[in-house]
Amino acid sequence: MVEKGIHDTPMSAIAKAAGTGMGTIYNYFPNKNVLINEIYTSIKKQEQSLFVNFDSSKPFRTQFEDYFTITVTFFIDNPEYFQFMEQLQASPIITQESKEEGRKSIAPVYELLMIGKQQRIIKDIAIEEILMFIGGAVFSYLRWYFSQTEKQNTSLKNQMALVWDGIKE
Amino acid sequence: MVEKGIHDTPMSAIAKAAGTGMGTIYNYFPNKNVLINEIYTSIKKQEQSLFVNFDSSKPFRTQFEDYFTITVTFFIDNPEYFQFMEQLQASPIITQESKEEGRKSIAPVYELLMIGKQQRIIKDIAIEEILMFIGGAVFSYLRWYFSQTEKQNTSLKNQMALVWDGIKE
Amino acid sequence: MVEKGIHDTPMSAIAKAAGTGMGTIYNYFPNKNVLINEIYTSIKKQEQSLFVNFDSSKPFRTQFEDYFTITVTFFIDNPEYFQFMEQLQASPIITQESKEEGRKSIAPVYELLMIGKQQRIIKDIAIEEILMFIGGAVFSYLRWYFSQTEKQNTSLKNQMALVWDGIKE
Amino acid sequence: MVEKGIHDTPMSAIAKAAGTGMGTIYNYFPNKNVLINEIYTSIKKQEQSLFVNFDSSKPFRTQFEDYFTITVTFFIDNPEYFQFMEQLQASPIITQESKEEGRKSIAPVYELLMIGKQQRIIKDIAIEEILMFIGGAVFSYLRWYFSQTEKQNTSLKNQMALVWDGIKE
DNA sequence: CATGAATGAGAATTCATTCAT
DNA sequence: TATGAATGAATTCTCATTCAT
Repeated sequence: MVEKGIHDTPMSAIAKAAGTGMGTIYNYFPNKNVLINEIYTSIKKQEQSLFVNFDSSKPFRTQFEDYFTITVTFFIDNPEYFQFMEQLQASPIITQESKEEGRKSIAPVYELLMIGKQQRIIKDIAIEEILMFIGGAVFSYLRWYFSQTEKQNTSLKNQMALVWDGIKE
Repeated sequence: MVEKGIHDTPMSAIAKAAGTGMGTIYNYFPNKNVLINEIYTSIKKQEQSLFVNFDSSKPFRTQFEDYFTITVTFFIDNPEYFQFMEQLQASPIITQESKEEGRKSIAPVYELLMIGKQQRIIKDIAIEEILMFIGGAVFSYLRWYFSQTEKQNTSLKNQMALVWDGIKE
Repeated sequence: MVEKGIHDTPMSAIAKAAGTGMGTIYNYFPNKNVLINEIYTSIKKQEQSLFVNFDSSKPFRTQFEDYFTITVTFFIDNPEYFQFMEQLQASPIITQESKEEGRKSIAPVYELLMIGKQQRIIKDIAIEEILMFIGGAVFSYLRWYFSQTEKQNTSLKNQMALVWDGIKE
Repeated sequence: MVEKGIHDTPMSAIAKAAGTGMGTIYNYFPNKNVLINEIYTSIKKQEQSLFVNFDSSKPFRTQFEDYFTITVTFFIDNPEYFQFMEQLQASPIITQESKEEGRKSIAPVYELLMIGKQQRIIKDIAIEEILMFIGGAVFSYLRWYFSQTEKQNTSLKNQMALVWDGIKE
């Protein structure tokens, strides 16, 4: 689905890939756009679930790095999710509602950054802006990672350094 | 074209928006995908043209900030270009060739970063990786900028600080 | 379909005539040209099926006349087949493969003529040439037959005499 | 034009092949169908012109063979005319008027056959029918001739024998 | 519930024809 | 008069969606 682009993947192909019939999909999703939005929020929820038992007793930087690493690893382990997100992040197909919903996945990071700001560990910049920055860095890194023919994720440390040095006070 | 997504904008609508007939478009572009790729490379070329008479005598950091500012400004001035790029950057429609072509637009930045690395002004990380990081930051910022209802680009300085602190040695 | 010419009959009209939706046709034939080729070979196969239980114990001339009569009758009974074949016989739409396939329909006649030649009943001329001659005569006759306002197929005997006297030793 | 089929040859290609502009064609022919009909009648007229100074003092059979040979030779020398005629003979594009017009080209043959019938040299069959038969034989032969990879028109004699033996009393 | 063949609205594309130059 | 770029009606083809099984 994701290799040829969501738009160039007919429902028949999606059904086939899902090992089911087309009609079955329509028993669960009223139309293709809803399906896509559901996949979107589903991925976001999976992302979110990674942070549920997050240890807030750890040092701030460790928590930050954990978050970063976990997120990157999640998409490296699920490359098709990455491709999906890349294609749809900016797509008008994704409704405002889904985006809203998706934003929840980063609620823990939001919390974390709030604390970081309060404790003057990180810069005093609008959290939304920092979130965008971090999110952008995650995806930049993944983009770079997947563009490599010989995957070498040793550089994850580099990337985290880039981001950390950027946001830290 | 860009509001509803390239895919959901029929050629007839594109023609209309261009103030021409559908057939006329096909006199210049063999098909829709080629047209999209041409728009892509055309935007990239415009981006590139902004750096032609770049003053390499200025301090490194100034050059970096100039680059950053110019790019951001370019897309703020051409919001439809931003939307187009956002949607297509990761799309399978854009051919490897177009991407290759587009990469040329960042050649000057590549040069700049090379020097920065040699002079140990910036971190010793693969330039490709730094480029992705910077590119990601530019787009994160723009994403944030356009998501604001009341545009306030004072924060550009913040963003540049984020990126600079990230990459500097 | 056949009255206005295959080219001037849109798929929508074909679908309508077939009592089905356009999309359905595309579920069975990838495109219009393939559809046309399939109709072509299908007619050829029907033609072929007329000779399956051909009685080779009958005199040569009888067999020849049977073949001629059966073929002519087949097209008189299916005038739209005749029109179709007339239009497409020489069309570049019909692939070499379809022609090859279609040639099978005359295999029995080929056999018959071989024997006729061996037994010196018919002229010693390349069989391919004789086949063309006979085929041409069949279609000439049909052309003439359908051009008549008052159909009188008594003249079939005339036509067979023309051809027979032509090919006989 | 004739290789890909008249229908699949756009006016632009015709103009190019004619070494002129598209507009120019429309200065002489109101539309494509008229153009095709004009080409049709033009070929027919050229065919006709071959028989203008036909020597009616020669023996009947000689005249017949001359006619046959001249016609075949005409199309062998102008293979694109043959292809054109093959494709259009049965096409609904050719108007009744053009066909009427074209029939004039065979007027001399009609005359000849009349005489042949009167003198009981050829069979007492409707001349229209004999004409179709001869015409069919001419085209069958040409079809066969052009299908050969190594052209050998020695067999023209064979073909004429086929036809002559067919029609002679 | 599951299925996938049938469907037709809608999209991409073609090309005969026009008309400004 | 010659031209060919511009045009949009018409055509091919796709695919989301439905619904009979």
